[in-house]
Amino acid sequence: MNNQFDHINNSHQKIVEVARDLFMKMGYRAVSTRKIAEICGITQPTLYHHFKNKKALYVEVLKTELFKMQIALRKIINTCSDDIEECLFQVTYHILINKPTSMGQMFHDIEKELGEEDKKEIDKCWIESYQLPIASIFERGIKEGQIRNPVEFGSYPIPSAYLLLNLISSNNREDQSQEHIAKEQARFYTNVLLYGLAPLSKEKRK
Amino acid sequence: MNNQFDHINNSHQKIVEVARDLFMKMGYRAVSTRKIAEICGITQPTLYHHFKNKKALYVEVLKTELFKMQIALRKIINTCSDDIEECLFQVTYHILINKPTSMGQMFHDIEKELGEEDKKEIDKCWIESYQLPIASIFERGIKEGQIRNPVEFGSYPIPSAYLLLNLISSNNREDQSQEHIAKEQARFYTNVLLYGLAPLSKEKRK
DNA sequence: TTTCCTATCTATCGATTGATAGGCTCTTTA
DNA sequence: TAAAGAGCCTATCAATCGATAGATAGGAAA
Repeated sequence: MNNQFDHINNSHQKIVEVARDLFMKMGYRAVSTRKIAEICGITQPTLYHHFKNKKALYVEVLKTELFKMQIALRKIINTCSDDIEECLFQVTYHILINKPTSMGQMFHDIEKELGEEDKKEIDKCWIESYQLPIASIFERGIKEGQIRNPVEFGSYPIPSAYLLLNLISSNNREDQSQEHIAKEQARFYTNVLLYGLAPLSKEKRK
Repeated sequence: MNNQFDHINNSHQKIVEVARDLFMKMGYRAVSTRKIAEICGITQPTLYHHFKNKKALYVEVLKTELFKMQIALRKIINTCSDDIEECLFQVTYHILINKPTSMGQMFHDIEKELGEEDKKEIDKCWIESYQLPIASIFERGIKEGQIRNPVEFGSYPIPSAYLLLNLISSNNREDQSQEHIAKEQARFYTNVLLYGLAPLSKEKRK
């Protein structure tokens, strides 16, 4: 009853999942349609029955990825919206665990490999999935006085969101963020972002 | 007298410069040897007279790039080593202005496109050019009490260096860091890194 | 049963890629 | 002046890429 229906969706879904892992790990250009098909256990032309072309597959991978992150972040933020520090920590930890292997690579591929219309669509998804949720934390923090005056310090919600995201993107050229390390790392990022590396005693604010 | 000597080095040097711009902007795989040759005004096989293969050219581009940064950062750090905030600002600003278009892409290419031995060599250059100089700032800051206790806060020199570097790498999906904005941006990064986004009044250190 | 559609296959195309072979033309050098 | 080599060229290779054409099998719908 649902075998044939599973069959229809199984290939499509599996292709997206396999392509997701490969694209995010190797980059768009480094992944051939043949490699994707091989891992899926199908031949390369079969891919073109499910997707118009390679680019369309990549776009679907991105949209799926971004949508999942959007759902997760909004849930986290709604759950622990009372404490900004805990909220930032939870968000940081979740992204650290679930983010693509190389976010820098992903951004580059979006920027350089996609067409203008695809890029615009993905940009919209990106803003809804990452920028707005995280910026909302800082917006609330500003209102409630837990974040410095944006006019004096430049700590507007959106720049602050990218501040955090750039910390997380982490091009660390040595340690791989293991799962048990991720928690410490998220705590470190959150602490630095909120309180800075300088001791509290010294005030040299200009 | 030096025409023929210029001729020898001119091509070699021009190839490296052109390749640098293309590789850093488009990524290793997205740049063909023909494209590099075309912009240099030579034919593609001529490239192979100057470099063993595409990978060797990329390695030379990286080493040149890293070496220039090493020289510049050490000079900056030696000049303004008395004030850690000013030192961090100068370093941040310089990297922000002179860094490759997409550092994330560069890291990815080093990791995925190079062989094991090349990777090790570039890693050594990277550490000498970025990691050690920046970490030395924090090391000094810790000794002089301008940086929090590493044991309590996790603010060890090397993780702190990567903290700053990740801020600078900036995957900002919107604003391009213009030259006049870069100064404000560097100031913002430095301020946040040292003093954090939270107001000074509230102490919720755990 | 017959028709149609979906999913897959084999075979192949044209384009592009990195790389090599071999020849030409200068300049340097012995 | 003759030999050597650097720098660049044309021509071309084998591999790989994304994509298409056309056939086949099997279930769904008529």
